[in-house]
Amino acid sequence: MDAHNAHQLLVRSLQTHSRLAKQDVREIAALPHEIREFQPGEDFIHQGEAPKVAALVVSGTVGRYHILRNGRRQYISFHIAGDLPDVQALFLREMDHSVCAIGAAIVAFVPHRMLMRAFNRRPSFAFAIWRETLIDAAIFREAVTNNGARSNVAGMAHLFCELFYRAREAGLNNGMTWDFPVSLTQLGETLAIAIATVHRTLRELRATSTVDFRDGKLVVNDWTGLVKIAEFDPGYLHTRDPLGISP
Amino acid sequence: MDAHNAHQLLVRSLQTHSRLAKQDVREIAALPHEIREFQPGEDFIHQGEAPKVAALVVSGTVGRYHILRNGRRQYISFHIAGDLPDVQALFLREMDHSVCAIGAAIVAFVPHRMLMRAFNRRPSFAFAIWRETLIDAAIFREAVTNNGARSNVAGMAHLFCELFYRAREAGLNNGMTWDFPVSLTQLGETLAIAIATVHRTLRELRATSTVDFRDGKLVVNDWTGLVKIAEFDPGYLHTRDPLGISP
DNA sequence: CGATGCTTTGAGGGATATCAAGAGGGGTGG
DNA sequence: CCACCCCTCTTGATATCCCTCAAAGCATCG
Repeated sequence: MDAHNAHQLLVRSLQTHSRLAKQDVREIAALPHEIREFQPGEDFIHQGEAPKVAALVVSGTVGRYHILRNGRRQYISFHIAGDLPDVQALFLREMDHSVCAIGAAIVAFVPHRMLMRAFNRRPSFAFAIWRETLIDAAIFREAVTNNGARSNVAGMAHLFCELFYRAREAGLNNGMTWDFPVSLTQLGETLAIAIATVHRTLRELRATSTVDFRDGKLVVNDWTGLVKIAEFDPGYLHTRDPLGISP
Repeated sequence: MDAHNAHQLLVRSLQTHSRLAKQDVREIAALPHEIREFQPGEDFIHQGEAPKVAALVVSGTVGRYHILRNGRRQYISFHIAGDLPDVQALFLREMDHSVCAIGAAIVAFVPHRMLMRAFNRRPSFAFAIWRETLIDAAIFREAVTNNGARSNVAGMAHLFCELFYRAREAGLNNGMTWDFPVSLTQLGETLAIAIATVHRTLRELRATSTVDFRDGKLVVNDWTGLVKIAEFDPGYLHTRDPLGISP
């Protein structure tokens, strides 16, 4: 993925929720960056670090997670092409979590300094990135509720809904299929359930004929049905155009 | 609480994590606002609304929460004097959650339009508010991990640590006591456990002699011990000065 | 002083964590 | 090319935690 595409990716991603003026787009096109590739499971930002560059996912899926002292891991969110999984470090020096590649991933790194300069020249660009971080926060809020107040089946369905919806928004789906190369262990560390329960919940979901997840592929057979099981309402993702896949 | 104090409150709160220039402070002092008072349990922002003003907690405690269709409630976070519990609505029109008073609360409302104007005049003020929203997001992330990866005892201890630490930062504590007028039901809806379990967990925590919560009062007897039980590390709150209560 | 709402406590049953073991698949090295 | 190994998925059995239900205690307030 060349430089040109990384810029386009960010523009397109921000435009799902914000209006960008031509000057904003020009400002983005001028951002220097370095592209790097990561293996499945590889960390590229570590809890405790104070990065001087911001990551832009170019391809693949990455995950934010916490590690507790007992080694227990909790995934907080997943991010796909166009997302900025650590951009909050612009204003919060020290990372409170790590970010790793889920499958193989390509990531572009943009110096904080250059972003701040662009913000000063184009406040509307800053506002777009701000909005991006606010949508992140809404996703975290939903994760709290998802793990706390929903049943296992509804929670897993909701996770699938959210990710499928966001992937579709970003144009990353292959029809009703989306590559999500996560292991059952990782799914458990996301939904806060044991791996055996992950498998049983997955089986239960399959039995509804709405969705199937296996071999790192998510297949949605009945979007409306899945949304109903999950009580999924994409409002919290704050996209300007729901792309017509809402029920 | 008069207008003067509401401005001071915001300045002081932002200064726990950001540097404000004199012009920023002047800009804040010029913000018009309306003060209102709320009864325990009363909502003042509703899921689905698109507010045109931002709330600043002046006194008391307020809570953000989601409601599911089955009526189940999940509290996401609590906010104290100086906090801005719905400022994200500046950029995300529609609220994805509600905000209610926990005990009695006094709240100041500042028109979005005035905040945006101040942002355009003083980008550094905008950055301070942005940082505030990013700390919010860090609190949400921690809540995901708290409810997912920690035991009930550790999770409750962590919630108490976070709130006590933030209250102390804001100068709201009375020695080692802090008013937290939450019911056991609400605690359960925060930690995602049943009320009977809340009570038993509370009893278990009491038995450690580190902390006591009853009658809406949180009393910390052994901060270091409590921090150890919770594995609490205040780094994610990103305050410039830890106020010397870290272990 | 009865009513109401929150807290406290007990009993029982169900969901899920934990433990254990086998199956399948891909990669590696002989 | 095959055998072996490792990792993940799959499944079953058991133990335990916690949710649910029920009821009593306690304070506040009309």
